[in-house]
Amino acid sequence: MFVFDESAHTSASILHADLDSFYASVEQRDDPTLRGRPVIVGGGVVLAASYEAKAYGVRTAMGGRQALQLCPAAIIVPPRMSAYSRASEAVFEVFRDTTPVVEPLSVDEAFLDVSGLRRTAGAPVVIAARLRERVLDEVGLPITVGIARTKFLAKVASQVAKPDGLLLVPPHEELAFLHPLPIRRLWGVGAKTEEKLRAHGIETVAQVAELGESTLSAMVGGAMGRQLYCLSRNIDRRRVVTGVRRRSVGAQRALGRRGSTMSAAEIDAVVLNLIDRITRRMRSAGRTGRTVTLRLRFADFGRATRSHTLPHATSATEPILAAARDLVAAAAPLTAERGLTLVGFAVSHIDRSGAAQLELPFGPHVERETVDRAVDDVRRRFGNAALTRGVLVGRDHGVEVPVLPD
DNA sequence: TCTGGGGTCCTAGGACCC
DNA sequence: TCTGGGGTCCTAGGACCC
Repeated sequence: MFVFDESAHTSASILHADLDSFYASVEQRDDPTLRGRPVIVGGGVVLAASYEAKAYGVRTAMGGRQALQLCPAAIIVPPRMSAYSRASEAVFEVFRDTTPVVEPLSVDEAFLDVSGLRRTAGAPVVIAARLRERVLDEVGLPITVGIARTKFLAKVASQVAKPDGLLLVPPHEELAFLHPLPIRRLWGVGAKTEEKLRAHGIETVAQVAELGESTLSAMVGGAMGRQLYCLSRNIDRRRVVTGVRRRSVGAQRALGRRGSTMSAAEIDAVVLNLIDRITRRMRSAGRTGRTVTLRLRFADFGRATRSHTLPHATSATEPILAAARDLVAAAAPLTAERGLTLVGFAVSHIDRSGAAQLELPFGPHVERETVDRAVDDVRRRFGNAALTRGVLVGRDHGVEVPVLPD
């Protein structure tokens, strides 16, 4: 018997949902006097601009002074991060109520796979239209949705459809949609890569698609060359995946000019605060990490990183703070010479061998059952292949235990 | 016009091991 | 004893994204 399976491979059933000017929209939602007016969220730097402000040329990451020159009537609003987090959670509830296959990309965008819902919920374009209505009705925010057969095209579609839009790229129109686009639309092409390609006279996706993989790799590097080769030829087999784990947790603080004049004790207070924030977030998320990375920015706008890898993954404040202080001390000559303007840390979760640790509230006596539960949990998350050894982490020490493979 | 706070992934060299 | 190839891990830097 022949069964026709209209799956995600052949139909446009990947949605890319992207909230419009997210922070600014939340401010306009919560304060009616801001609606219809140019709103800038941020202070020294533009974190988000409403479409009324964008019409004047205001862009994210622009300096506040420049933004006001472009749009003197703009209303500057300080950011309210917790309000944005709550709004994000509410939107993602609507996403997950639409389909279980949701892949978050950031606080304000996600991929949704609706290929399995045609019979129960209708065609993707119907589902997308209803999703937009629900986000507006239930959360009060405008959202744009792109629909296509692949992730990349769905994302480009939502960018093209912004603001407050809906755009479907039918499978038979993919190349006609893709090829006239400027190279900057290709995923991973920023200012530097754009410049390299332009130096060869390449400005559109169609022109990229005329080149071979080795030619592209010679221009922009191996991995980027492969990626451009595939995307420009409309090859994108990535699926929408759920349960993607964050790979690092970080925090940073800009110090401005006064960073250069701060004493070691003042810098240490910043370090302590950053590590406390990071480790709290790690513990509340149940994550551990092994590599502590110090990020520095200097008065000359140069950057540097220094990192240290601990013998065992942990989320405890003490070992991570100790590593952070060592890194800062080792970098002291550098900061003294170049003038410190930003300090930050990141702790990455999973080491490169793919080993995974699960931290549990072990008491002084560890029950076999507890260990088995941890082993099961790690297997569920990472698969059997990842599991070669176990690590029991105490308050400030770790003991390795062999884990028998199945 | 000089700047925020989060992240991801890739590259490359050196150390080390088999 | 000499030599080579292959692999992993750590570190540092760079590009990019929202």
